[in-house]
Amino acid sequence: MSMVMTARKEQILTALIEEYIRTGEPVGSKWLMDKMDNTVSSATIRNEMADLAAMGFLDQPHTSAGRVPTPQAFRLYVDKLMKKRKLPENTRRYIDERLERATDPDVLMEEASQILTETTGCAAVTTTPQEQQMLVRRIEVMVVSSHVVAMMLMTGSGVLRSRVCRLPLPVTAAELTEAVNLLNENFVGKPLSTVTLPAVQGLLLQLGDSALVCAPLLTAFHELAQTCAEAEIRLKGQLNLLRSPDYHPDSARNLLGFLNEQEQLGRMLSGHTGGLRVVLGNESLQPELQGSSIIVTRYAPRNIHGSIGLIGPLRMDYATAIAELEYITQTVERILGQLIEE
Amino acid sequence: MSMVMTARKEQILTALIEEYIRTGEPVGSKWLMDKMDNTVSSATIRNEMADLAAMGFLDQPHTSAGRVPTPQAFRLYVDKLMKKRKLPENTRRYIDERLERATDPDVLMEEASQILTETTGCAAVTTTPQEQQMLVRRIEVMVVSSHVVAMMLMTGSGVLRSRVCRLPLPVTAAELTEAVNLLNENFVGKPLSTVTLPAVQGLLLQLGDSALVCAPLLTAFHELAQTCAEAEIRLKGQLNLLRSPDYHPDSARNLLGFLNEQEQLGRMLSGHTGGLRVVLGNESLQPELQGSSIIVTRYAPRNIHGSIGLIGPLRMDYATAIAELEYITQTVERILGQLIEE
DNA sequence: TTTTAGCACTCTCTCTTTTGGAGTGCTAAC
DNA sequence: GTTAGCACTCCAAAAGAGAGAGTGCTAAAA
Repeated sequence: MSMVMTARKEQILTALIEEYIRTGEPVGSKWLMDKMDNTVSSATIRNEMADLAAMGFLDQPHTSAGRVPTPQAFRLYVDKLMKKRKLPENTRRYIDERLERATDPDVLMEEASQILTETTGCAAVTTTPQEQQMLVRRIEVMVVSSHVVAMMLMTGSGVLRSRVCRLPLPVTAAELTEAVNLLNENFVGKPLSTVTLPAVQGLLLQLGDSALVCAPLLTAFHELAQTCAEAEIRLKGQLNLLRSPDYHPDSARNLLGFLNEQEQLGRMLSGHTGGLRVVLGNESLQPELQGSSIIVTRYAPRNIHGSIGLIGPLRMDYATAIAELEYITQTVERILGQLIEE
Repeated sequence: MSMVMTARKEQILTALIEEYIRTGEPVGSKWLMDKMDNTVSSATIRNEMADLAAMGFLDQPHTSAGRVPTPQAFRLYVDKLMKKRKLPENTRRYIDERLERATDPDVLMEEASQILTETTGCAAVTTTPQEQQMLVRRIEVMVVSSHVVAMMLMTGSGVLRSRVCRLPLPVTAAELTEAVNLLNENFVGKPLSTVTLPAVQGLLLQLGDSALVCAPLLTAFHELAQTCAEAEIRLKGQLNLLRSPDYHPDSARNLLGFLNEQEQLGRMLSGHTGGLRVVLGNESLQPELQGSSIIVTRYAPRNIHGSIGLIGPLRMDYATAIAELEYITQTVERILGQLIEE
């Protein structure tokens, strides 16, 4: 018995993992023998499998069943064994076409996650683009009625958020434009982080008579700035996870429950520096993620950035999923670059 | 054997249905005897149950099991047997407080469905308010960059939608205001239905030199009007359906798949005139809805309207769900009235 | 005429037992 | 180092055995 990895061991392990990914069933020595065109006997393969098991890459559900890859094996597969796939040309074109239709960052990300869920059979998460220094680009209001106004805020990266604000007293158009001009003068071009509650309330003094009327407007502006500063996290394709036979109904429910908690998801996506990262279930601290794995990439054209992630069962088709995710990330990056440049 | 409904039969049927709703298990004659304080023997109850079965209200999974209510029994229960419950005072206050925080129709409906999912354990759907004659209240644009503008449209009922629009050529502020003024002059106060593509493109001629630059702006406006005209349908609490033991994992998946198709949901909610309607699974034509039932109400303060619906297993706690839904509908109606009046 | 007690009967659910098969581990020969 | 052969292990599906819950029916009681 040798505990050293050889080319043949890798070959066997790769074939085993890929078959396991395909069927979800333990793989036996006889099947592997066929797969390798009978160049070696099943007994030899059994010996190799015994080695691989001793090395921690294989597990067996019970004494007389085939072997199943361990998380460690998946790790090796993702890092080394798997041969990267390239998306076929027509798939790439299809993705390009769908994404190029997007007119603003929000719908771009929406569409990106939609495509991912459709093609990979996983759930997808995306965050809307964030800037390191998120700047206020423009503030606008719109009168709804004497007591109600709508306020809109656009950031440097083109994210637009709106909010309706109820006023206790009727407001005149003049008062409103005065307040809005004041906000624009003070905050346009400044980072969102400067829109603190004290900073906003400090402006009340400069409003003179209309201060009383416009006070709610200012706090509404502050709240609006907050929602702009937070990345919006969008989860799609939850149904895909239910479709997978790998999840026990209960654990699927737990997983979905976990994914629906925004903060949790946010924490999961954040904190990675770039490139593609694959986190296998066992490597995560979250008990809900044990049976799953997560692939995250970061898109970052210029000074803005965000994340795209895929969540699926441990036994997912990594080669395809990664190819898909990488191409989409790259395309999102390109289009986002165009969107903010123009 | 008499096939006529008597007070005692109703009493037995009611008790049986409520117990079945509570436990999901077939109910036997002995349990019912206890429930009726032993005023009659189990044999008598068996006789009555045999009658009720002959009348089509009861079913038995197999010869020697207790009885289970048929869909027809649920129908009778909802229409006649069930005694309407009133929400306790503190629950009402809780709902009031949460809904009164809403500042615009969108978040109001969002919050309403959230509350419903939390308290009833069902999934909830809501549509954003629609008007019979949805009017354009105001159009506004915001410059993002030389090639990109954001356009916003507010309707009479305070629904605000925005869209980013990419222009092929750089646009000047003057051209932009001209185009927006033109749109405002022509459409403010008019029904959204008048914003047809020909009507919008007809304005191009009046734009003179800037027609070429602003053309995309006009079609964007048309598309924006479309999205305003369509009710936005929001589904919440899908996880609740998974939690219910009544659904076979597969059928739950089918149901969720169905509910996630916007158009389907829309059709399901629309087409009722008012008041509260309960559609039991078997009464629906959709195969996916067989095991479920749906409770829909309509809110309609003044000339706007929309729907709120609950979706749960056939075996749901109708008394509570209906009380909850009615109170929320009524509260939404009240607050929505305030929102558009002020 | 309605209600009740009594009892045989039916069907499911659970627990065991059986059996077939797939796959391994080991040994000895190549 | 590789292979054939074979005993062994363990699961999974099928088959069987009780136990229990609940009914339907009949005949007596109210």
